[in-house]
Amino acid sequence: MIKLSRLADYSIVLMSQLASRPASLMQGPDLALVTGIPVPTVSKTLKLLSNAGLIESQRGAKGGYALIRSASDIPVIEIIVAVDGPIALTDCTVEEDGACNIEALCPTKTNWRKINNAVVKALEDVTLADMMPEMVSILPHRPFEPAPQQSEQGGKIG
Amino acid sequence: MIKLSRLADYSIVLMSQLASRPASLMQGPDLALVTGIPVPTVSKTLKLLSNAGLIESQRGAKGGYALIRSASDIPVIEIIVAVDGPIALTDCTVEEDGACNIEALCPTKTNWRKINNAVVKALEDVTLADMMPEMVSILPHRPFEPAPQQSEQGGKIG
DNA sequence: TATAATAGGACTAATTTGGTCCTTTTTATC
DNA sequence: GATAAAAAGGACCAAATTAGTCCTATTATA
Repeated sequence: MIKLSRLADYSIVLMSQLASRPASLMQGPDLALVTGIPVPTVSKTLKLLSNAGLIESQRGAKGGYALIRSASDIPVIEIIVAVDGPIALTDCTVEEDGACNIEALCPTKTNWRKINNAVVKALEDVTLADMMPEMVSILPHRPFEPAPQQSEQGGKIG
Repeated sequence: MIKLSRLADYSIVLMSQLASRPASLMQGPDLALVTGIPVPTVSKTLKLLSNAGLIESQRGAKGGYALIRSASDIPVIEIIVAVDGPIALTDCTVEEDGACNIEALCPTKTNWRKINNAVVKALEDVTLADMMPEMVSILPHRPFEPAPQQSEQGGKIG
């Protein structure tokens, strides 16, 4: 089964959370609490997103993370690439020469690029905003209140 | 990195080989020789393709495998699904309820389907024939001569 | 009847991926 | 200035997936 890594999956959820409270810093531990994703994994994922320039981070007490662009300006592909690396359905797509040991016999090499590009295109055409229409209507855009209120969306996770 | 399984990759190569000699039975060991893929792995892959109805198999001495449809009638997605199972970028796409433990908080669920469908579409639009244009020109369509001629495409593999 | 091929399934090894932990750096607050 | 709280970075371990191997059964040809 061709599938996304779990981290990429998480990253969409986390970005959605950030998008639901634009212009507010959200902290790693709080995001973990809201999403049900383990804290260290949240941290790891946010690091990747931050390094890719998709979110800004502020260190120190009262630090946290926030989206840089608005959700409608972030194609899903950027999030996936940030976390999983480039879309490369096969090694052929990514390597130049020699890496594929049946290369000489493989007529398929250049043609994987067609498929790869098609998949990339599909992922470029969907934005983070497209991924969260229900959320927009469900969550009132009240500003995030940082500290101890933790279960505003109600209920246990897991 | 989002990628296809190696078996799916192999299956395209194997199908291409079969397509290059339409209406001839090719045997597992010969295909292994030509492609450089280990014999048992070739066997495993062909079994999957056969079960999916993409190729026909004939048992016994002088048995082998052959394409049922012509290459231009076989969308790449069918090959991939036969070997890797359904395209399901995330678990959300495939499971109905309960499996996702953050389901209640996950607004993304239904929207993964959009992306999934887009990827499926991309894979439906490419046929096996599209994957092998060079091969068509490189290989003269001489009928396959079964037994001991093994290196007609010349050279070691691996 | 013997041989050569595919079918099926169980098992093992290797790779990848997710998750954890520890240390360092930064910043706000007391 | 000291302390606490948060992110950054990197090393390491565990678990899950996947590829690959092997053995036995079935089928068909000569």
